[in-house]
Amino acid sequence: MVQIRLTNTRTRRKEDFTPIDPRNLRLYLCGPTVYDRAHLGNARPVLVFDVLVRLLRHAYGAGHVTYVRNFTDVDDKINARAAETGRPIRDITRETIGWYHDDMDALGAERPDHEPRATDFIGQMIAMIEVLIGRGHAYAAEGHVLFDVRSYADYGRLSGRSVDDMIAGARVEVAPFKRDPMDFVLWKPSDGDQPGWDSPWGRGRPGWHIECSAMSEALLGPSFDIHGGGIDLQFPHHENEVAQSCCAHPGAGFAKVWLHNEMLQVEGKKMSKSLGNFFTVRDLLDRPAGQGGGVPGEVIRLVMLSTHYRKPMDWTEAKRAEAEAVLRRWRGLVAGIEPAPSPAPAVLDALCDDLNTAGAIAALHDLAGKGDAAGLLAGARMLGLLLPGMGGWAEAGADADADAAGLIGTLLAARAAARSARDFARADAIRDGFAAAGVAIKDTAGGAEWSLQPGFDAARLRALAEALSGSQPA
RNA sequence: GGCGGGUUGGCGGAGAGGUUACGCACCGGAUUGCAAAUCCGUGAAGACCGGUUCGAUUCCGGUACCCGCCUCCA
Repeated sequence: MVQIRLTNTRTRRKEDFTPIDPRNLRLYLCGPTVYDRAHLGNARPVLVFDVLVRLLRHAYGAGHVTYVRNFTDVDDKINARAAETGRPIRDITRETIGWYHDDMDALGAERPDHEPRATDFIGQMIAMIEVLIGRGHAYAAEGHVLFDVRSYADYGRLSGRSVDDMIAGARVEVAPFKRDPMDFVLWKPSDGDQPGWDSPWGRGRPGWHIECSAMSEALLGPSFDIHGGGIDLQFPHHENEVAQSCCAHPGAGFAKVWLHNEMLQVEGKKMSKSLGNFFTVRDLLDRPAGQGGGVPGEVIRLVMLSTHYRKPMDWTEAKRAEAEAVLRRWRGLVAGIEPAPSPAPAVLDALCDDLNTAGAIAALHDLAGKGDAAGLLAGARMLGLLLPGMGGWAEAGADADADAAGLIGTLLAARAAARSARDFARADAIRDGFAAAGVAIKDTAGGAEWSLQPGFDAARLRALAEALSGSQPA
């Protein structure tokens, strides 16, 4: 096993990764605010971390890694959703968490060891805010508690900004109770119909940033190994987490390594609702046949991992098609094969080099080309690909009901008969009919094999069978 | 305006200061009744301008274009 190297946002360098405690590696990933389905961009950090955790478990032992990913279940977006729909907040967040699990499971992402919900850690947040006030890093004003950025000399270091530059570029009006325009909210007052908790500053709710500081501390301690998230969270969210946690626990250091993934783009732009290029993981998984059909989670995963996490990546239909073809071929190669005892060094080397998943995939192609099915399988599983239970989509009769399967069998027999009778016009007509209906035929030494294509149309298959029975050969 | 990311062959996408990335597509060959699938093989790159170097796509400087972030907003 080679040295794992990771690009640390904190130092802007690729550096050797050394765990604080090799018997207990601790990771934290910022999870979703649960008011709606996860969009495709949300899946990127989840998959990056999933591969990272698989790699760390391989390197340090499955039992020696603790992976935490939170749910933000108190947020104004959730309140707004509740007001729009008239539904209780608890119902909305419970349902959304269920969706999130379903969707990430479908991508083959393992569940974290802990999935804390912010509302279960309000006490810890209040305690942390009290510590910050006690140390002179925060102040109460008009029912709010604000973090005093001027009290923390390193504020702006993670994101590479200076407080003065940020103020110079500020365009928005500043709340009058702030000492400094950059001060951010730790606690804010709630009115009657907003979710709120009693606190020394009155009934209120936490600011977004304090949630992650409190939950990571509660589950991982004041210092831990790796903290991740999308690059869009670097500022202000992660900068503020650093300020809160480092000021509450001077000397602890908080996260040793910060990992940030670049944005997922669609048509060259960051995915967003206002641009209309927004779609969810579920939209893709359940896409109707007319729009190209559902995209298997495994295919989404391969597309995501085919670009290095620190580069912007475009989701395109062409990539989907290529990934699907590759996985079909690989699935065929490894059918009935046991994985090699350990992933090939080329795969591990690539992953150890700052999680070079694209390089690891190239190594998998290499193994496939050499016919090393056991090696391919072991390597692919390191990336969370070709997992057992995720390949149903690629099996011959995956989406076919018994009727369709029977019909295809009958038609294939008819074609075989026509071929042996050297009636190639009839045999080719059947083949063309299969193609038109979305059934792919492979002639092998052991007979014809078939599989359904994304645009499969059972009605056209029935029409083919009827047309054929009306023209039985003499 | 500040900070950050990107620009590689037809498309996608990596590593490395000098030797084939890899995949898809294309083209040639094998195979096939003809195809598909499969196998073998060829070709194809490094935004622009300078600099360093025996040698740069890889290092340094600059330019262009694209993209992201920039006070909780009650």
